[in-house]
Amino acid sequence: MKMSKLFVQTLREYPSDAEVVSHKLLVRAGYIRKLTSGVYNYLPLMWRVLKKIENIVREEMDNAGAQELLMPFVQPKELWEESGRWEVYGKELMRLKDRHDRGMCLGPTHEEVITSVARDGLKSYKQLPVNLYQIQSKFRDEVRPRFGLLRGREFIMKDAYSFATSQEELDKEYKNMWNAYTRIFKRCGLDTKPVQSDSGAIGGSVSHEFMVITDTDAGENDVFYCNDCDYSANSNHAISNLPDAVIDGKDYFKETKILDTPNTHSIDELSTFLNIPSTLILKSLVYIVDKKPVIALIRADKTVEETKLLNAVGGLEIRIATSEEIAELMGNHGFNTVPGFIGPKGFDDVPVIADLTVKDMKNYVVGINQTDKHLVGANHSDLNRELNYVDIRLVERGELCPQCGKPLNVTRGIEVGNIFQLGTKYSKPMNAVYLDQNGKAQPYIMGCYGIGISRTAAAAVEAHYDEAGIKWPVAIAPYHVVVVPVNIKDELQMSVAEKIYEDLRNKGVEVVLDDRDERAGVKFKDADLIGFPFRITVGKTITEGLVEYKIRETGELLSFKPEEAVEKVVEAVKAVI
RNA sequence: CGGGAUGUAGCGCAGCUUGGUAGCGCACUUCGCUUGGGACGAAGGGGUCGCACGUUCAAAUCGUGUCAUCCCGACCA
Repeated sequence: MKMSKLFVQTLREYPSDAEVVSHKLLVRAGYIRKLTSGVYNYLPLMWRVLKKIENIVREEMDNAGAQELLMPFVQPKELWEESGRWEVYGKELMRLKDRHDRGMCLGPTHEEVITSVARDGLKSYKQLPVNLYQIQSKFRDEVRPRFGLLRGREFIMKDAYSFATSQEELDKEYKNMWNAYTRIFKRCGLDTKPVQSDSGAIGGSVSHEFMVITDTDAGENDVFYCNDCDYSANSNHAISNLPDAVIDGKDYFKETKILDTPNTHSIDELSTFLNIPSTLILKSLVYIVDKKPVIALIRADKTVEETKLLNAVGGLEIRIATSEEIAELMGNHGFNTVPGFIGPKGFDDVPVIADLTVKDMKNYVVGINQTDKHLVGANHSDLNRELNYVDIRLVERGELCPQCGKPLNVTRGIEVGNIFQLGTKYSKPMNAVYLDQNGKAQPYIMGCYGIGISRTAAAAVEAHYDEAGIKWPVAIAPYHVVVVPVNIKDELQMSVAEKIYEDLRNKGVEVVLDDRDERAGVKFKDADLIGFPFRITVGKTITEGLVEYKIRETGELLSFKPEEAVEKVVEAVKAVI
């Protein structure tokens, strides 16, 4: 490709609306342009990168025995009603109506469609197990798209779905995909860490996310991990053991009684007022799960992890209650109190979930739904109800590894892939069955496996860049090498550059010849910004028969004869293919 | 959904307070000059100032509404 004809516009300045490195660089280097919020044009350079990643994914998926197909981007409402997700998926599902007023949606994921495909085509146990995948644009109407390609509304995803006749078969395929993913990200030049995670709206039980570890804001997930063993988990799923703490208030409270605690609206104010550690306070929080209130109890020095709470009550959508909703709940139960003094007593028709930290608390402090009062020296018997104990606690740095007991670390991660065991979550409600050896209908045991193709590209930039621009891993770079004649009017320089360009092309290397009538500085800046892994510069030293060979990743500069430089690039490219 | 901000040329911005018919840098076109880290000079092309309504002789500028974009918060009672 000749640089003079390459469709790319590099910018001198960063776009004003970009926050994270990958977004800034991809726009500035001419890879993407925003069309509307969370929706981007993939310009020719970007598209080459995406196709490279797609092809690595294809090769590894095919090698792992999966088969590629392509399902529609627009899906009918009826299928989503069958699975029950039309009602519960929320606003992220982009709903439409066609001219006949028929409900449709843009595919945010394809469990429903693939299940319908499978039940039409997979009738016998003899056909199973099977793994089907596609690579396609998805649309999720995100509350708040941001970070460029890292959290767009439209994005490219590889989604695979497996169908098995038993848990053992599913386990085997799960491991198979695990191994394929490990190879895929490695080939893309990315270090990833598989972490345990919650299975979220997709559903199912076992799941892992493949995270690119990054210390920046671009990592939207907190990952807890142990240096001493292999434990690692997303914060929405992590568990830990707690160091010892004061949880019996017998030294502070001689008797159980109601105490005036004026203006203690926060835990800090309350523990200061009573002069007790916050570990002796039982905190009561009101959440709204699927439009209904739920009360969560937790030791006050700890934080509720909403996803865990959501799973504990079997809901789909959770948020903290607003003060209006709390007032309404109080009014309905005959209380007139404000946040800060809420307690679990007196809400017999409201589900109450107690964190495991609550279980062993004794002689503690708890709200009793009277403003400016708390019950002190309280015990579970004073709450007048059976407590249902579930782990709903957010793990914090320094708590102890559940496997080996050493302190846990936390870091940020970008989720580039995930694997789920779905079981029969979709096959059962959608009546997707095969006949087993006995001629009996059985629902498929399903798994699903996703990779964010466009997010992987952005994550690669997050992991490989410097002040000058992108440093693409060779395997996913849009082109392998740029050949730069310093002065295109110098006939010797230009003829050697063209010869190198032709030689590289003939050897299957993807090469750009920077034939623009620009000064050297402009070409070098663009080469660094765009991120070609290698650069061959033909300048003055060509009179001595030498060209310059530069490695973008390391900044290493070498001097070679033209044919040696060609050989160097060919070797480097072969090493990754 | 709440809170904050911003919409002026492809990109980055000024002008708005104090209304008078739009400007700078980059990019783009042409010519000259230059050619190893985003040169220089000259001459050009490109904008219904997000949109609508209003105030006014006159609106990028003032008012109302609306749309869009970005940031923050989505939490501890």
